[in-house]
Amino acid sequence: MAKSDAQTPRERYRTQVRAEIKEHAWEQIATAGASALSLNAIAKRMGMSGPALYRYYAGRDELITELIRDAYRSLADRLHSAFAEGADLAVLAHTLRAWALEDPQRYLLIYGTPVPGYHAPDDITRISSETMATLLDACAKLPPDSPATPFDAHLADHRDWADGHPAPPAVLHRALRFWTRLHGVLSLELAGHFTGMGFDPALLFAAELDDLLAH
Amino acid sequence: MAKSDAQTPRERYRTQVRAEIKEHAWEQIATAGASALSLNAIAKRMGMSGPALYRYYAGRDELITELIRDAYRSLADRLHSAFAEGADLAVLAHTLRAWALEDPQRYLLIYGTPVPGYHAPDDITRISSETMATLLDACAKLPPDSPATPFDAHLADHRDWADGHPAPPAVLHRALRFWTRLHGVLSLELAGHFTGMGFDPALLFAAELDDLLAH
DNA sequence: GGGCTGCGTGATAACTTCTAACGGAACTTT
DNA sequence: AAAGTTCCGTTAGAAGTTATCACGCAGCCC
Repeated sequence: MAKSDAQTPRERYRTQVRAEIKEHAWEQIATAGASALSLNAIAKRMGMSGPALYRYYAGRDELITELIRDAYRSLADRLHSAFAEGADLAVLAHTLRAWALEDPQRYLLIYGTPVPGYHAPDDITRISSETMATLLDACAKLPPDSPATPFDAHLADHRDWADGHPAPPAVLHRALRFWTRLHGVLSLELAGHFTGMGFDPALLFAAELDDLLAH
Repeated sequence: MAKSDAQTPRERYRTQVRAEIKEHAWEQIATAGASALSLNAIAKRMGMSGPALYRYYAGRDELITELIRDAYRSLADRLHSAFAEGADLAVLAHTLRAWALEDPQRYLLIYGTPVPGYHAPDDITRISSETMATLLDACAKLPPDSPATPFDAHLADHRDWADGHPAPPAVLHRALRFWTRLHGVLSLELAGHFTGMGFDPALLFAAELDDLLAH
């Protein structure tokens, strides 16, 4: 707290403007999607003209990367704090869904269609693995009841992604199941593929969650 | 076969050029993503200059809509013909995965992040429900073994999306499970979220399929 | 208070989609 | 076969976009 608090007025202003830019960017993404994000439009809404934004972000890519980083950070924090407060897998699942519905485009920015050329910086994948770690912790708390599958054996030999987590292969498998199944329901719901089908997406989500927990 | 074959030379040429445009568009989408689709670039690659494309497509949106339609059509045909040749749910699932891996961006164009403002024309949703119909047919062939869930009861009252299909609620539920779970694994794989994790996505897909069939 | 740092501006370049007006080629009709 | 019509591809241009540059001025630091 010695240096980081001692921001010069210029640094204060800079971080504040950067935050304001991101705020407008999120607003724009929520209404028109990430691909329609326009630096010009953001600048005009903030009262400045065009190239001024380049003082704060090197370009569109850097801004989007920062938004992706923030999204990962937000999700990781939300899940981690929920788990720290004693949430089990069911509560974590609903926490995830609530976070996703809060801002669908934010979820889709992380888990939606990627830009083919784009590669996330290392620190982003590190945040992502934080989320995976809490998921693994939560899965490890459940009693082991599922019989070993061939895929479990495969995971025993390919567990680098667990990043040193001591969970047995069955738990790794359970975590992957949670991730992929919840994402399956959630992403289709957020993409609007359930609209007009008549049923309640929340109930389908709950049904999948029941299946996962009953396993 | 009286009139539809009797294309005037101009109609022939027109449909051929439209097809060629789409071909270049797919190529471009596969390498740079749908958001980077440039009419100008397509025109230049075809040896014509810019605005000539507007003779064939009213604009970027119409071209993309047609690509989406083709993608839905391709998937519906692939699954339908597989089912007609006797494929069961397991084969259908692998047919889906093979189709998706053939051109990941084509799958993501359908099931990936949607443009917030965009609404698909009616004929596209009709093609989509064709796919759902074959999935329901395949699910109906399996012996009913799963106990009724609360969500089944909900589906009994919200089955408009089945479009008159006579399958019982448990089968509807099974179809939704197939759809969401396979999409969950597949979309994460195609989006590259498994790269660097070490395990084989094909085995995870197979494990999920086993789970679905063992239910 | 003087001097350096850095912010915001307008001008430019190279893109994009998309409209409009024109010339010419190809097909249709007489 | 010749005239007429339709439709294609062109160039020119408007309104956007991202991004770079040089300039002026304000604010911060010493």
